[in-house]
Amino acid sequence: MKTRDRILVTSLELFNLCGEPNVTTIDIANEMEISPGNLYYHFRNKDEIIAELFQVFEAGMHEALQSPTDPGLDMMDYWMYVHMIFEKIWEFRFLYRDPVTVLERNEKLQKKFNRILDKKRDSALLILQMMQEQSLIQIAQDEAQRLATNITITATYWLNYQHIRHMIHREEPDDLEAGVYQVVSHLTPYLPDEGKEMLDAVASTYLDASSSMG
Amino acid sequence: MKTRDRILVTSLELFNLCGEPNVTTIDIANEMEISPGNLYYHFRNKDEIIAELFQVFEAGMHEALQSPTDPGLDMMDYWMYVHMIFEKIWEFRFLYRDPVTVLERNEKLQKKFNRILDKKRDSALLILQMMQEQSLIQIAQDEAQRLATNITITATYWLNYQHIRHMIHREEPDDLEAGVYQVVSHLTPYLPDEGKEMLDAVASTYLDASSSMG
DNA sequence: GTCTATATAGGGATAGAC
DNA sequence: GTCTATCCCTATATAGAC
Repeated sequence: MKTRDRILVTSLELFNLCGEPNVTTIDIANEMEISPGNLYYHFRNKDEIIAELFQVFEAGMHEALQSPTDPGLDMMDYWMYVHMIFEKIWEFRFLYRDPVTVLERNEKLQKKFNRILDKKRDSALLILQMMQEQSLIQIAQDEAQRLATNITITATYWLNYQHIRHMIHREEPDDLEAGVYQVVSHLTPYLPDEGKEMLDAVASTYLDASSSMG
Repeated sequence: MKTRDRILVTSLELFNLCGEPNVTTIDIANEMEISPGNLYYHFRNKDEIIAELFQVFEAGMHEALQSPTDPGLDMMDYWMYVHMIFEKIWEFRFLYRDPVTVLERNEKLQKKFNRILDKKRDSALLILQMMQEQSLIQIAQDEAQRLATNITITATYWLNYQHIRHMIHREEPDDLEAGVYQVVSHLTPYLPDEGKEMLDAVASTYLDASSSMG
């Protein structure tokens, strides 16, 4: 593996573990056992490393957010869809740990991050409309707008919330399934009884599976 | 006004305006037109200023969170209740702009902040139960738990979300009413039709009022 | 490509005069 | 209580040898 790529991988690891503001270029170099000078040969500065990591994140996230257009989707499909998004967030969770701090130094990142938020919300709305058309749920248009926003907020801040909740015990939470459930649970009041049962079934399958996997 | 208090007031202003990590003790001293040495005569360090500000916030927040126990409450009362909480968050919004960064240096703040999150969630749950008892809404116990969590997340991160959404235009949002509406909107699917109409009425009153006030 | 050495700058914090 | 002067430390970034 090329040094340049190793810098990116190591930076991502340390950023996720310690938080981007707490990781210096020296920390990255030390961790890799190269000199700081070497690191600066490959990247002009720390922001360039972040920008490049963000580009990888952005591509992956846009792919994950591709709306499921297939009309024959069931609850499990939606669950997996949200799960893929959470996996991508988890992979680059330093972006969601101190979003404002990371974004405020770089206008381009702000725009890109906002485009992702837009797309998240659009996808949520589209899914609601699809479910509406399938008569799976019943919801007014303006209510759907606000629901989509609430879903976006939960999907965006769940890890941050969990992080704060577990700060005292210093354990990394890693319970993506709980987050997925939390997001999907926004739909429960709109589902008919058989829909709720399906959701419960999917949820218990995944919550059990993930807890037994450790 | 005593210098010590002026330091607190000025710090809060600058923290809210620029974000706590971007404000140095020198900035605070300059803004007040005193010397840094003078500042350090009154406070051992920056963290002590933050801790003291947090104490004020904590007291105010716990007061605002006192659950409305009166059984004869209507939609407007709940709206105002959420509004008071948002006002308090707005007053100390630097805590919600970079929560992880601000909290991670100080274990006591972590505990206090988590106690506030607990109380937020407890209050949401209590209100749901009260509405349930008044037959205003119909909701299962475990569903109420997840709903209370979602409400807590929206109430906690709304300003952060808005901040990121408006970063590019550099305007401070200041639309608390939209946040209140967003939080209360979690209830809509559970309300009967007349409840939804009441909510719409309250919402339009307040959204108009706040937009005409500027 | 990689290293060592170093320049630079900024923020946190203290000492001691007034 | 307040000021000036200053120290220390850390992080970013560069220069130049190998």
